[in-house]
Amino acid sequence: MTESESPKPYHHGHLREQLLAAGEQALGEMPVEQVSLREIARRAGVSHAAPKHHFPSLGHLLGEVAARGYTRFAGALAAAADAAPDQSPQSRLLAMGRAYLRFAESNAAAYQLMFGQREPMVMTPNLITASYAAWSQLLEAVTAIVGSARAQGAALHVWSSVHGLSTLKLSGRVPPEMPGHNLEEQMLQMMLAGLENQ
Amino acid sequence: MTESESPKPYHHGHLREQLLAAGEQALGEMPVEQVSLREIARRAGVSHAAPKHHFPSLGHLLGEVAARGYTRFAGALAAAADAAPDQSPQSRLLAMGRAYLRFAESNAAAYQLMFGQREPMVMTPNLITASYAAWSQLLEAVTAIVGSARAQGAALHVWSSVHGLSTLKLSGRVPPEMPGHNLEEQMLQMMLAGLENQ
DNA sequence: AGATATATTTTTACATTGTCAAGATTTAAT
DNA sequence: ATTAAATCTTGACAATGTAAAAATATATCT
Repeated sequence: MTESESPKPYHHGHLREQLLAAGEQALGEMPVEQVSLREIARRAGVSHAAPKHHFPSLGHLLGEVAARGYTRFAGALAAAADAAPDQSPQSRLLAMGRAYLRFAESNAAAYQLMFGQREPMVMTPNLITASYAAWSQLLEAVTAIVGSARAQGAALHVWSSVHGLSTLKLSGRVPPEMPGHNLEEQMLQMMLAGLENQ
Repeated sequence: MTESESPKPYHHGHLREQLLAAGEQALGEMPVEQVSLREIARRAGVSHAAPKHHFPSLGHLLGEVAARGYTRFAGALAAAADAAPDQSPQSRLLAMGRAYLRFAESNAAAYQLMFGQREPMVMTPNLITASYAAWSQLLEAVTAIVGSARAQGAALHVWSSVHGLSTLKLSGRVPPEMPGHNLEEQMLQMMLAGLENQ
């Protein structure tokens, strides 16, 4: 029972890690509903049943991939806020909003996995904590503007706005006659105005 | 039990209509991703390949079902606006917002089909016109508040808010410690405030 | 060390799914 | 009535996720 030296890799190496990487890679190259268990196994160079020992089901694998997505996501939001030109709470929140929209656009499949209803996805513990961390970040930024009493409702308002716009765009429901960038900025301003004038 | 029959033109009757009805029925009883072509055929009492002659693919069938969803949806919004206590533009818009949230909640699977990324869904002509009709309705309500110049951006703001909240709730991402009804009302108020103070 | 146990991967297999190609059968046309 | 067309069923195929059994590599123990 003496656990002596560092754990040596098994047959294939650290397959669990590679499966997660393959999942993220697949999300970058194909729509979310095409990211199947067998596709991920294929990319990792193993048989279609190999993941079974590391993830009890596809849903668990996707859950872990989504958790990683949330971590990247939270990092992007934090970086944007810290890089905001004027470091006022309003400026920081707007920066986060822009980063949010940019993330959803540049990581469409991952975003759809994280927020959509890809339906064999399991709410893994890692996923719960990672998504809660992202939410906390937004909550903090909003608290700096409206105070802690109204923070929850206000944060939900902010989140709904940017999430709603993101999903509408991703599903192609936004009439294309509206130029994208200007429109987003306009929406963020309304969102902020709603926060402050209520 | 098969005696007096009305004009039954074909083998089974008007199968196309029954398939659409079966699709809507299925959406009321199971999650959207379980609504398969074979499930719909089963409910209509025909073989799994029978739909082929009426719909070239599952995507087309789902598209038509979604179109019907949009028609019901637009009807609910219109009824709510016309039944608003105070018939001011603001009151009408708030009523529509509440109806929107209620529809998404009471018709979860249909809503997810209409707005989500159920991915073999085809943008059928009927679907395009029906969804555009719903959008026009919202646009009209918003125009009455902000004028036609800013209407498009404002309508997108409104839509994003209610759509974002709906999808967040449907995907179980709204922290449950917030009581639902009060929260929704709070969000609608912020949404309206953002419209007017910008 | 050699023997045995455990962990990992592959191979098969099965029930689903959507779509296609032939048949079969009912309705319409001539 | 015969023929043509439209409609439905049957059977097949390639995918999918999952499960069990077989194979293989690694770890543990004496």
